Amino acid sequence: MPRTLLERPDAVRALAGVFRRRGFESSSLSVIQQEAGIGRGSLYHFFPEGKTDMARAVLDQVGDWFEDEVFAPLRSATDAAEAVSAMTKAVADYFVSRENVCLFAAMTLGEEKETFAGEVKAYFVDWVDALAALLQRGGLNAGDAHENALDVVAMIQGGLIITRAYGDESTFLGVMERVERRLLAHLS
Amino acid sequence: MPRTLLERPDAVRALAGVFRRRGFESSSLSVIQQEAGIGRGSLYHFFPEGKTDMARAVLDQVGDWFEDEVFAPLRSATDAAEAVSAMTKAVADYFVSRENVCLFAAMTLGEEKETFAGEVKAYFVDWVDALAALLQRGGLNAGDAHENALDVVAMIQGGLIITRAYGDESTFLGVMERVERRLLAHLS
DNA sequence: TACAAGCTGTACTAAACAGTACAGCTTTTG
DNA sequence: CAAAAGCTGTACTGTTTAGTACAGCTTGTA
Repeated sequence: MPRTLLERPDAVRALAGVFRRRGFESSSLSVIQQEAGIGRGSLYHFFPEGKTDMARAVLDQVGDWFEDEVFAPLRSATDAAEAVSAMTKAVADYFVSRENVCLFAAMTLGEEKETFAGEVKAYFVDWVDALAALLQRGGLNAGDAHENALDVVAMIQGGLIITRAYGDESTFLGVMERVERRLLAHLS
Repeated sequence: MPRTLLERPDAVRALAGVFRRRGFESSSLSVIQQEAGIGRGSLYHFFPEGKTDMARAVLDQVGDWFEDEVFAPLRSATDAAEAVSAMTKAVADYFVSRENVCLFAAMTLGEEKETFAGEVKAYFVDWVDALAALLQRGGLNAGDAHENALDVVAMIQGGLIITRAYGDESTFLGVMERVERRLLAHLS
C-alpha cells in the first residue's frame, strides 16, 4: 500500500465543515478547495461523481454518527430516563460543536432535496421511531409516544433555526433543557 | 402614468414561489425567468440590484403578511384563547399553501445569511415576543411566557422541516394541532 | 533500492452564470 | 391623438462554474 497522507474520512469531515458554514449550493469547487484545504485532484479522486458524491459521503458520516451515538442507545436502553438525558446531552453537544446546523434539515430545501430525499427521511424516521419506542417502554401508549417523539425532534430542529437567527447559541441550549425536562416529566 | 401590465407585488409573489420551490441559491436568473414567467428586462427593472433585491423584496412581503395577519393580532388581542386559535389557523393555512417552506428559516443557512440576518432576526423576535406578551396577559409569568412562546415557534419551524422530510403535510398539521392544544392548556 | 499504487497540483474545456445596454412596445394622461 | 413614462425582449460581456486529463510526487512493500 502506498502513502496515505489524507484519508477519505478526514476529507469528509472537512467537507462537512464547509457545507455547514456556507451551505451546499453555494460551496463551489474553488471555495471547497480553499476552505477544506483539499485540491481539485484529491477531491475528484475521493469523490469521482463530484459534489453529489461529496454530499452523500457527508450525510453518510453524519447519519452513522447519529445511528451509533443517538438512535442505537435509545433503542437498546433499559432505563428510559437515563437514555433521555444521554440523548439530549449528546445532541446538544453535537450541534453546538457543529455551528448549530443540521445538514439533514438543510437538505429538505434547495435543488438536491429530491436526490437525498430517501436518506433525509430515514434519518428523521429513525430518530422519531427510536425515541417513540423508548417512550412507549417508559409507559406511554403508542399514539402519545409517537406524537411526543415527533414534537421533540421538531422542537430541536426549530431550536437550531431560531438560535441561528438570534445569533445566540444559549437559545438552543435552553430548548434542549426543556426538551429533557418535558420528556422526563412524561416518564415519571 | 403609463401602463402597468405587471405590478411589482405580482412579480414578488412569483419570485417567492420560485425561491420556495428551488431555494434561493439554486434559483438562477434563467430559472427565475422561466418559472416566474418574467423576462430579464423586467426583473432588472423591478430589482435593479439583482437577486439580492429580489430576495429582500420577497422577505419584505412575507414579513408584512405575518405582521398584519399574525403578530399584530397577537398584540392587540383581548381574548388570549381566541387569539391562539386564530394564530394557529392562520399559520397552518399559510404554510400548507406555501409548500411547507418558511423563507425566513431558509435564510438562516447559505451564503446570504449575513445579508439578511437583521430581517430574519426581527421576524423571529417579533413572533416570539408577540406570543409571549399574549401568554403573559393570559396569566403566565414573564419567564414561562417567553419560554413557551419560543418553544412553540421552534416546534412550528421544526414541524415544517419534518413534514418536508416525510413528504406528508399531515405531519405538520398534527404539530399545529398540538401547538394549539398546548397553548390553550397553559391559558386555562 | 526499485516498483507499485495511492494521492495531488495544474492546465484545460465547455457550459452556465449574473449583470448591462438598449431599442421598441404598450398604455395612461393631458 | 400625441407625448411621456413604465415595461419588456434580445443580444451581449466577462466571470465563474463543474468536471476532465494527466504528469509527477510520495510512501509502503518486496
